[in-house]
Amino acid sequence: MPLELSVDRSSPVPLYFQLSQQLEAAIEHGSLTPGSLLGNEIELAARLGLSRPTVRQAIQSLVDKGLLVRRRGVGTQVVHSQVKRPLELSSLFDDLEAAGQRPATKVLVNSIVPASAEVAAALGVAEDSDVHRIDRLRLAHGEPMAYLSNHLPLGLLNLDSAQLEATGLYRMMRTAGITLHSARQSIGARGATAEEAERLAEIEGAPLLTMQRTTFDDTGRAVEFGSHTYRPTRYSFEFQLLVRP
Amino acid sequence: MPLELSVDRSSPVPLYFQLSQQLEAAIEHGSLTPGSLLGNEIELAARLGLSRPTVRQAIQSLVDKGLLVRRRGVGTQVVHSQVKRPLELSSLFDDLEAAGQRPATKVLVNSIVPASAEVAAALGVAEDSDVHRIDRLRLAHGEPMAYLSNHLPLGLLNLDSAQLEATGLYRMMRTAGITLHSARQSIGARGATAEEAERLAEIEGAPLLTMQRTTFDDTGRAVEFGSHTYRPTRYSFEFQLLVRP
DNA sequence: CAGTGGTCTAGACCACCAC
DNA sequence: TGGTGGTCTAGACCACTGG
Repeated sequence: MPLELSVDRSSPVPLYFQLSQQLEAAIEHGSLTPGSLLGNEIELAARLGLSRPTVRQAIQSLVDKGLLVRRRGVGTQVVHSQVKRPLELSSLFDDLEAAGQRPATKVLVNSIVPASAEVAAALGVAEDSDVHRIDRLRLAHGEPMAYLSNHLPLGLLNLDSAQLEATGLYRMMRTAGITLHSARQSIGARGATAEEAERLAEIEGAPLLTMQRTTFDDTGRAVEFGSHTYRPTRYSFEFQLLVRP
Repeated sequence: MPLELSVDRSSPVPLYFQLSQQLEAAIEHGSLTPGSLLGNEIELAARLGLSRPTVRQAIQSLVDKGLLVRRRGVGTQVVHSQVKRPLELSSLFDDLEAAGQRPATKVLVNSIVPASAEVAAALGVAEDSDVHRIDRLRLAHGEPMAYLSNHLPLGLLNLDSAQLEATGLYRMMRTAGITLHSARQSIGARGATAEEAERLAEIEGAPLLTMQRTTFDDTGRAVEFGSHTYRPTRYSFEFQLLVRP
């Protein structure tokens, strides 16, 4: 049995997108088993009443996601291994929520401060000019998990503490109409200072996982600089990445 | 002055690829400055004697790389910020070489061992079945930087110690015709055990950066499982990531 | 050899944005 | 309202893979 596929031409959803969604659902659901051939593009196009380029566009989007592999002279196959998350720019909040960890946030600092040299360089503003500073403690199951320190340019966002505790910073930025484009990250480790240890209920010198991240919108503006520390017994960075062909 | 663009129809290189390379070079070189408009697709196609879909394909590949941004009703712009490396599946060897660090490698273990439960699960083989084990110490400027422990299925690769010291494992796999597809990574931190401390010239309990990675080829086979420790004063993970639109 | 994906064309209509 | 990218069509030829 080939597979149930159909498109709705009266829908405002692009045809290639309708098709790619159905294919992705079929893969997720198991109707399309790993390693199985997808059938050639011409026949697929004819069956759906679409042109070949449209079908190709649908297939290409899934190839880009790593779900399909194309081989010349062979066909298009469903990838065997379990591809799930191609490393998104996700907030820790979303990650925890998805893992069912019931995240809690305490906003410890929410004020306007002069930019340090490091912050100024990251955000592309003048040193000592005013920027927002947000420090948050993230807890899971009542235990401290991470200390998040963020700096943002002024006038970009309404930074309400209550809202920051109810949702993630990234979600707030997206809601405010900011189009996130890229981020530069650095992940490292170091021993906890006395201050860091106290915040995270660790002892001085305990290994901590650290991340620094500068996020840019699609105009190239830096919209956020974060300097975070994580308890490595409670958190690690897990992600999947695809090889660029 | 608009920009010098031309394609060679007698070349076996695809036209869209020729164009995207020229555009990328122009961005890199500074002929196309950040924020500048690219000119509309129709006119660009006419100027080059190409069809619009071909020009779109060239532009799209650079949008996927994060170098360009398209806006409906506005045009295609060069991204402001510095986008460089979209997180490749690069080997530590290549990273160091690119940074001019003259990496050196000592192969400490190169043998066949029975798979532990963890290794067996990662590689998808039976527990206690034979697998390759490669342990390497990576040095930069004569100082230990990382201890790399890898497990590979048998019969995949000819694992010559001399070659392993002269180049990276990933480069050897690519040379052997293995098409890398995706990898699952986990980055964390912990205190060094006595053994780890000795290997890396640290003291027991010193913070270490850790990474575990399973790499898959395009048929879904696991081709490598690595369990690595890094001295955080000498190495951190730096990368750029793009937001999927 | 037959079949597949890879590339390319010359049009077309629509949705969105700035003015 | 004019210009932009977003989508779509119905073909075509080529390069590579497998038997």
